[in-house]
Amino acid sequence: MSRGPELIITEKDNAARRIAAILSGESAEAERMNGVNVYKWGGKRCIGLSGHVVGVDFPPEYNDWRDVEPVELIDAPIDKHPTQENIVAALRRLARKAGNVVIATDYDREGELIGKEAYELVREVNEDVNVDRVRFSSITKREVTEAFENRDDLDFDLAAAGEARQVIDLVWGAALTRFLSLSARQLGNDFISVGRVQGPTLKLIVDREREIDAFDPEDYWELFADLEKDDESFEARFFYLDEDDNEAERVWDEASAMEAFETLQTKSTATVTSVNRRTRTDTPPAPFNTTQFIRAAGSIGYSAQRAMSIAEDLYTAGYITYPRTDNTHYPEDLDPRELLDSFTGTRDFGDDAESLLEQEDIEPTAGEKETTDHPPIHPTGELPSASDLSEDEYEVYELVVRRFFATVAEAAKWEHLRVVADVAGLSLKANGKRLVKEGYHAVYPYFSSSESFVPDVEEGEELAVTDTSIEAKQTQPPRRYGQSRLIETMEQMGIGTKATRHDVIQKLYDRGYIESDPPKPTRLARAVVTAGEDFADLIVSEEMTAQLEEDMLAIADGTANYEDVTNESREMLEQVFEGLMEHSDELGSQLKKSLKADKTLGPCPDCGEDLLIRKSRHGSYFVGCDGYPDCTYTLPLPSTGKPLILDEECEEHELHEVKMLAGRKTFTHGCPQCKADEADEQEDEVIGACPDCGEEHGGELAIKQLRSGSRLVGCTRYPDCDYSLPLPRRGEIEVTDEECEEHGLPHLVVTSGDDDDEPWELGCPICNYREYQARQAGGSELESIQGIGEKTAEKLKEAGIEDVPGLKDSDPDDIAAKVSGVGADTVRKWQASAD
DNA sequence: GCAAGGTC
Repeated sequence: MSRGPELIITEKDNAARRIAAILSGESAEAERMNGVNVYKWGGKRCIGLSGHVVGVDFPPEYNDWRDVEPVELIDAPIDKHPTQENIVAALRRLARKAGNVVIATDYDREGELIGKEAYELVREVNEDVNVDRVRFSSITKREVTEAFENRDDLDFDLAAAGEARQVIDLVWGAALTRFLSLSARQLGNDFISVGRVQGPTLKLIVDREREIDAFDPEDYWELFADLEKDDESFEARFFYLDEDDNEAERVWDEASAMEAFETLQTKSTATVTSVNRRTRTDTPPAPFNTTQFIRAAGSIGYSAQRAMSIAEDLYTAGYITYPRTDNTHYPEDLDPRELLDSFTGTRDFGDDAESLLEQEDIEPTAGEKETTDHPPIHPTGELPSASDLSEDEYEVYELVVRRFFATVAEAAKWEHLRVVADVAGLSLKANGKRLVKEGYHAVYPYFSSSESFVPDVEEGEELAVTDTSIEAKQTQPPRRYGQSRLIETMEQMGIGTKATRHDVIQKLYDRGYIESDPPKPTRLARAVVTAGEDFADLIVSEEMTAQLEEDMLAIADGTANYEDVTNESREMLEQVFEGLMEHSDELGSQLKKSLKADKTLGPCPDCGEDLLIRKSRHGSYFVGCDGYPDCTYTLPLPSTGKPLILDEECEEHELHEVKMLAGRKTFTHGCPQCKADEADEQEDEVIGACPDCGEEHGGELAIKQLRSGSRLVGCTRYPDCDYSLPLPRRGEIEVTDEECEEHGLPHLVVTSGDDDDEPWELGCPICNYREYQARQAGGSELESIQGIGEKTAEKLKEAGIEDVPGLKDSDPDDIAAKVSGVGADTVRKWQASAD
């Protein structure tokens, strides 16, 4: 009897393609089955999943949030169902005929679970087929071949550990999210979420904000002196020994600071009392894991989300390795010389690669963590040409290349020179540093290598004191977490994963818990964290993950089982709910109060109630009174962007200022009342005849200031004639004597009020608007959306999407089908951020 | 419509 083909199942298409190429000796051919790639050669088939293709959820009868008490979710049944129908269908078709199955998903816990999900789908249609498991940590010929020669079995205990995590996350997350949302009557889009990872992440941000709020600044003074030797001047700083004999520079008492300063001022020389020289080795950085990559990209201006999205594109295009990894050890069979060699002769990297190849020994650095999932992020050696990548993509690609260079470069050496001098019993110190061996800095310019100069001096030498100064300072509150610091801290706390941490931060933005960058928590966030601390401490604590990790280890090594762990977790949640239900009302009113505080601008001038930011039926924002319908006072807001209430308050109206968040077009609107008043006071300035209705009805064009803060050239017969041309929001608009020959309108000039800025010769407003529209039609408007670079905009244009309205009106699936490498979800994200 | 984890 002839056996069917062998079926190899990987976690993603990319891995399937590469494994098929290796095992087939490049002879595998791709076929489409249900829209899914199947690689085929000899008696083999290889298919890539898309991570989890089945999901866990409650049965449909639990869907209605109002019908089901949240507490009921704790013991509700949980189903598994296919979430990627086409892939599951293709897998079933292939499995039916398979003579042997090999699970080749990623070599980590989640990979084992994804493998088990595939195994179960296979078993549904093929009861008897043999199923093997292979494990490898990088898709190289040697590792893959070896893995297929040493086949193993699926580790069902490890997969069960992952299943326990799924269930516990779902039950806690769903039950608590529904409870909080219901208690504050926040259903629909604005529900109030909590979860094992977002909870502690949010608490981290809120705790820091609490520290900032509680911070009480202290005054202190610092003293400096300029010392000089042979016309070479350098700065030295006053210090003293505190009660613990530690060096201190801050003087906490004004009188002693002034006394020391006066002493310094009276003296013209300082005596060198000690000179210390030492050399320090500055070792090159470790290979990139996801967190360190995000951090480095952050330091050159990319948000975590943007950095990962670009890395994903570079990976899909084949230029860099898989961007989601914890590993900081290069695989053994990565040959640094071979990889360096692929860069020789290139314009941007050739010289550096060649100089690195001249080293006798090349020993790459390694970080602390070594894992089995994927290699650290490094260039593949396949080189993009400049036109293949957008500017941003190239910048990130260069970062990855240079990081690889740095990890195979030599250490740098610094010479430190520390000089201590005495002035009338007062100590001054200066620290100089010189880069004596450039080492990896030569190929990796992202770390500072700036030097500070201190001349060669000797003990006992007299130096001239040429200047002295005193600075009054205050201690500063701790800084807010930036996105990459947040991700690093999450990693240290052990919450989230390399693939999800940046998404979690995005989720906190989406839920209205944080705003701005670095993220600042809203009142709602504080209320949610406080509610968690009071009634469900685990959900805002990193302990929950630590405990879960411990339980998962136990399940994986067979000392605990899935049933016991999930049951125990459910019992704990029951306890939590007892406290919650008892305090449901006060909890709800606290949350409602904070939700309102997040929207409050200040007192209504008509009735004294609160003015709130509201959303109209058409989806635009405006300022309305909480006393509505008794009070109908309103103020308009600009039509672009999402309003953010700033801490700054207008003194005249006691209203908070408003900023409009709109990506690169973000701007500060200020006090909406002031803006409206300005518009009311501003007379319209007539500049010519209206081209639409001038002849027929005598309409005229005028420069108008609207109450929403925007300005335009519009017809005086508005609303009977709605002809209008846009004007910039900022700057003084001057009407010149020069006239446009074509339209008969005067040229306009915009001055910023800042003398350093060149005035903007806007010219004839009609010509200006035409040019603006032409630029838009060039497709560049699309690039204003996050995630769309030059290259993507080009692809969209080819698919017939010319501008933002065109993008918004299109069907995401339709675009995804036409544009390679773009999924429907991505399109939806673009559409959302275009609003 | 809830979570967190894969991946696009």
